[in-house]
Amino acid sequence: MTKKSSSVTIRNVARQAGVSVATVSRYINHNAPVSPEVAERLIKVMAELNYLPHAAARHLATRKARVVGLLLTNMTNDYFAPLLNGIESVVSQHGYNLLVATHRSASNNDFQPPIGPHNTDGLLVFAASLKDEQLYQLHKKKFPVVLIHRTPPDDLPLPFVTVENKAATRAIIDHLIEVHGKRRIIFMRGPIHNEDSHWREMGYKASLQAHGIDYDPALVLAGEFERKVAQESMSTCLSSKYPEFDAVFAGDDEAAIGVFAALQQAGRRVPEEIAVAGFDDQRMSSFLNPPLTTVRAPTEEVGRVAGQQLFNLLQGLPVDPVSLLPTEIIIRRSCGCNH
Amino acid sequence: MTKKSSSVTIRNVARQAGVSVATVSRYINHNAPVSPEVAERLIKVMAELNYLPHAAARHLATRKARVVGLLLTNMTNDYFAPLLNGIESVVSQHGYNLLVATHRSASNNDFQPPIGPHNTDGLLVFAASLKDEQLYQLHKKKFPVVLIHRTPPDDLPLPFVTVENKAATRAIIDHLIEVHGKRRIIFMRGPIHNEDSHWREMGYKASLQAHGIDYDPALVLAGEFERKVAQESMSTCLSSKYPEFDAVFAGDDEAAIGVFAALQQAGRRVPEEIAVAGFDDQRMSSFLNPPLTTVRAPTEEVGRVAGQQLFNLLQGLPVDPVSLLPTEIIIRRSCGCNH
DNA sequence: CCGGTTAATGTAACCGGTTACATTATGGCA
DNA sequence: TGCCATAATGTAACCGGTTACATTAACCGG
Repeated sequence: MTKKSSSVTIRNVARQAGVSVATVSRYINHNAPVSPEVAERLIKVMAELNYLPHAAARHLATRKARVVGLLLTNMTNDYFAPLLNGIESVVSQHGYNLLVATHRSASNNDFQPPIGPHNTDGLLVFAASLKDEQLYQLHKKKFPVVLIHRTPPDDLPLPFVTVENKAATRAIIDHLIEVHGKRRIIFMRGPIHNEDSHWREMGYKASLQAHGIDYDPALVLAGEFERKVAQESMSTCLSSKYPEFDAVFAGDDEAAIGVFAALQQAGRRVPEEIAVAGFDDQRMSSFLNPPLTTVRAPTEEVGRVAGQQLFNLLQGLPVDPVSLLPTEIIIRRSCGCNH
Repeated sequence: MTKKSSSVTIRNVARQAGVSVATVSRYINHNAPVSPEVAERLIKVMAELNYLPHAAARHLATRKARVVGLLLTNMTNDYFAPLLNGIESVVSQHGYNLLVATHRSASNNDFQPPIGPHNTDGLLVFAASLKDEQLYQLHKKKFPVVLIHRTPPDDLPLPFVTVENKAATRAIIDHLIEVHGKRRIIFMRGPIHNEDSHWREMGYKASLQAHGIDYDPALVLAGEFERKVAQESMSTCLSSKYPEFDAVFAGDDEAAIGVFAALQQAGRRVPEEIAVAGFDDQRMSSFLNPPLTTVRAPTEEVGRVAGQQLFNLLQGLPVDPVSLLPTEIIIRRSCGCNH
């Protein structure tokens, strides 16, 4: 009965093949010539023993984990399937692995995030999954970080990738006002301090102002980019007399679903009575009832670009400090159009 | 100019605090008593130096990676957002990290999957992301594996978690036949060898047989559980005279969307002319136009249960060899009902 | 035939933790 | 007072790779 671990190591392979561990290592990494006979013996022995180099040992010796991390706040939004897909595709292309973790930056101050320099070579940080101070610390260590849907705090030259929010939102509000004659348009906010939400609100305000419509704080509701929250906000709003409104920009598609649900439950018709618009153009948005007028955000592309930037960073290649991916408004029926 | 790596190690901490590395290690892992004064000094020093134990070194020494892997074939289906969410929640609860990788078992035979014993403590294997032989190899090494939406090959006692497919599909086909008088029902298959698809087809056939309807191979189409594929299959089917049909069970909700699109494009009305049903009950399915009649699969719960089983395995706790989560049919409008 | 270059390989230190074992200090009890 | 159990800590080997440096063999031109 062998007490030894059942895992086969490079030394087993070396002994079995009658060479030194250095030779085996060199063969595996193809970073120094190995004689053909030895190579042949090695492939055979490695296959027989079913040898796989131990990732941690390698990581320790080379100081490369061959792993990148993705930090996000949660995964309850369908938005994340395409994002992950985009990221994963470039990560695997580079022969790396992807470590996924959720972390609320709001939680106990100095609670360390579960992924970082100790277990990855670089980090993709989504929105508010890390707080500024933690970003500063990572940067101080020269740790590669790319931000997604978030800009770096002052003086931190971290590359980030996000989508154009303000102009698209402005365009969609313009549409509601100009084409459909709406004047009382609800704006649903995302999570507090969410930058996308911020710029969408800027677009909203810009449009109102351009049309001489007063900004009414009563028309701003909490949607949180979550279906449930949006539904409740909408419901409580509906059950009170004031404010009256004739349209709602839901913040994102997910919240738009919640708005649909609340409106439907209250017997208000979309778009005849209330126009609704979202943001993201999720995969199913064109099949909703009614089809959702929204803004198309290239989510999978965001993932790919972010991944690509991170690998540029890792390889010392030039990096785009800002990747602002274009969006376009998608007019369907929920605004009252008949596309 | 220090050539040394910028990372701070346990030896730095030890020196700075005037103790040995063993003491630091013991404090970190709370596995042996440390005097209060030393503890106090350590927390201070560790905070000052911003010390984080190197995961690989730990992994190497303890032979525990504190990482579990999730292997899947792709992430192009919205189905995966809730699945990942369920898995991630239990993984992080246990203080572990999640490594996500895609891998087509169809690809070059002996091409090693990117995650396994060398970089994780256990694996969640989704559907056909690994082939039987690779499962045998993992099992030979006593490596913890839990299957998701897949049963183990013969004689392999791997725990698996999936959902009830056959009875639910049978119930929904029964419904189409009995309530809506459909007789020519298309069945869309998922990917080849997909077990869910297999059992759904069994349910389909069982229902037909029970109602004395002949099984017509011309009525089974390829849907692949992918929207695009389903749409094309449906379209080509529509453009040819034969077969006639009055309903389609799309295989899953994703494919149902494709069916909706094809039908709509061809000017066929759902459900007046053609009834449609799906499977999964994705988050948006109730908001489709028309709301989709489908089967609710507890996807997030599948993720949680699978994760839980894997941790039971890791901790030597008893494991349920099979977790068959219940499903229920959700009648909405796409079948012709008026809910 | 010899000094020097190059190809192929071996030896052993090192990466940063953990932990078996050894050591020292302290308090209890006969 | 002396002996032993126990608490707190230190030393060094070890986990499984990589790689600087050393070594040997082969080959080449003069």
